[in-house]
Amino acid sequence: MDWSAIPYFAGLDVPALARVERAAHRKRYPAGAVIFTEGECCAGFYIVADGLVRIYRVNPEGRLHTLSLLRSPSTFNEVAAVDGGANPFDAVAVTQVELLIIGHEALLNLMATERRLLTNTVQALARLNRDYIERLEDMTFRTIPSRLAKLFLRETAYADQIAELPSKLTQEDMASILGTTREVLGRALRGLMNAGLLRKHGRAFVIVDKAGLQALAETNTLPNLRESPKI
Amino acid sequence: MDWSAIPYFAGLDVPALARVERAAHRKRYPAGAVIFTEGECCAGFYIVADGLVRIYRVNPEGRLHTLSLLRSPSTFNEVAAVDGGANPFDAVAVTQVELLIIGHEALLNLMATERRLLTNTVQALARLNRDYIERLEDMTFRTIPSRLAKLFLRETAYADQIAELPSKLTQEDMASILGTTREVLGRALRGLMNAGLLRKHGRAFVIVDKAGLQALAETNTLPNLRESPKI
DNA sequence: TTTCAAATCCAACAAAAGTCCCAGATCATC
DNA sequence: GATGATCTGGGACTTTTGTTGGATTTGAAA
Repeated sequence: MDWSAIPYFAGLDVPALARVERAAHRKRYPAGAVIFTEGECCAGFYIVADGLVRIYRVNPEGRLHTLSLLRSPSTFNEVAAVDGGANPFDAVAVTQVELLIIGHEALLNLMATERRLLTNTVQALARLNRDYIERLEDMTFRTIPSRLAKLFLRETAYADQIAELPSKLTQEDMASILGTTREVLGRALRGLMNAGLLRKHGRAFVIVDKAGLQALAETNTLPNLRESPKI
Repeated sequence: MDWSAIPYFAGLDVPALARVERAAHRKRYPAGAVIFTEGECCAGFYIVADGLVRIYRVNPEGRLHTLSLLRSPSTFNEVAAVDGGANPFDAVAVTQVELLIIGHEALLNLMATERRLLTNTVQALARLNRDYIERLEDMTFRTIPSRLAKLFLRETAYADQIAELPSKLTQEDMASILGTTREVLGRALRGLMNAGLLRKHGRAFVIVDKAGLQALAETNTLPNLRESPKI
């Protein structure tokens, strides 16, 4: 585990890191296992040591919204770990994963003695907040093709929260990241292909026209289709 | 100013509060004045001493999304104040307002000496985060009638962020809180009225069937309309 | 290679949300 | 109590998104 790669522990001295390490316990989950569920009480602070973790919410009708897909130097559930409240989302192991967990109380104790951990946490929470504001605005204002362009460009929130290149995701996964359904996402992909922004490479899509994607991500509308007849 | 009503300053001793007070400067804005704009550099930490402040985002087409409507014991722009980055949204004075402002550097200095301010900030940011996650899920999953029901019920995020009873808001305001347009919001209001969940009282709407609203907020679909013919 | 499950493609349709537009109502105020 | 400005009501229409269902492709395992 490279602790220095995790913003929360940056700048801690060796004895402090040792204390952190003692407070954390290691846990493995097989692929597909539930790590914790929304509403359950404060599962604690999680660090991804190995593997891929999906953070998501489910609506009453059963549709998924994937908030994050996280790999190794990432952390999750900081909010519940810090305030001791219910977990704000579900977490499952996508692949086999290895996690380090620091309980709510233990984390508060560490923060009580390590000022640096406290200031790091403030900065990290601020960052998280920015990401959520951005995702919120995407959902209120942007069409699905526009969100899809942002996902391919891996802009801020999507780069922070989605540790997987879109070309490696299934359409189902992309749909759940963008908060829509597989069919709609497929349409959007075909749209971007017809517009000459993406090209298919095997099953995956690759970027052809980055500037075009950028325009779509900003203006929310597709520029004229490639094969639109010139009169 | 009652500092103890503000979670950030809860539990600070008198000399510490005095230091906070010296770091803050007071500023008044007339109704309609711009307080700061999205993207500008770190306007600092704001405390509403008097009046009503609107926090919002604008999309390229000019539509508004009102994130918060804040009155006296509220604060805003904590994220930029803490990380020194660009303001994540716009802020305007709705009525005449009086604000207390603590700059980025000054806030960091205060947090460096006042551990309690630091721990309070962690808790407050966690709370904010929960609110944004909730709003995000509302936007991805809930229909507008369902969001409207939540607004009337003043559930969590809406109660925290919207310091105004829905019955006192214009339809334009409600629309911008829920991320839609006035016309669509009007339709939704009429829908809830026809379903017997709300009643009109002058220009405002009042709750008739709280349980019905609750059901709508949770299930995302209108229960059968009142006047649906019973066969 | 065969076989099966998962992933994808796509068309047709339904529903929700957004847009346009104009007629009335209501309110402050002169 | 006349007069704008703001707010509301609501119809008609478009666009976007969601849904359904079936046809195909693909990749990994048997």
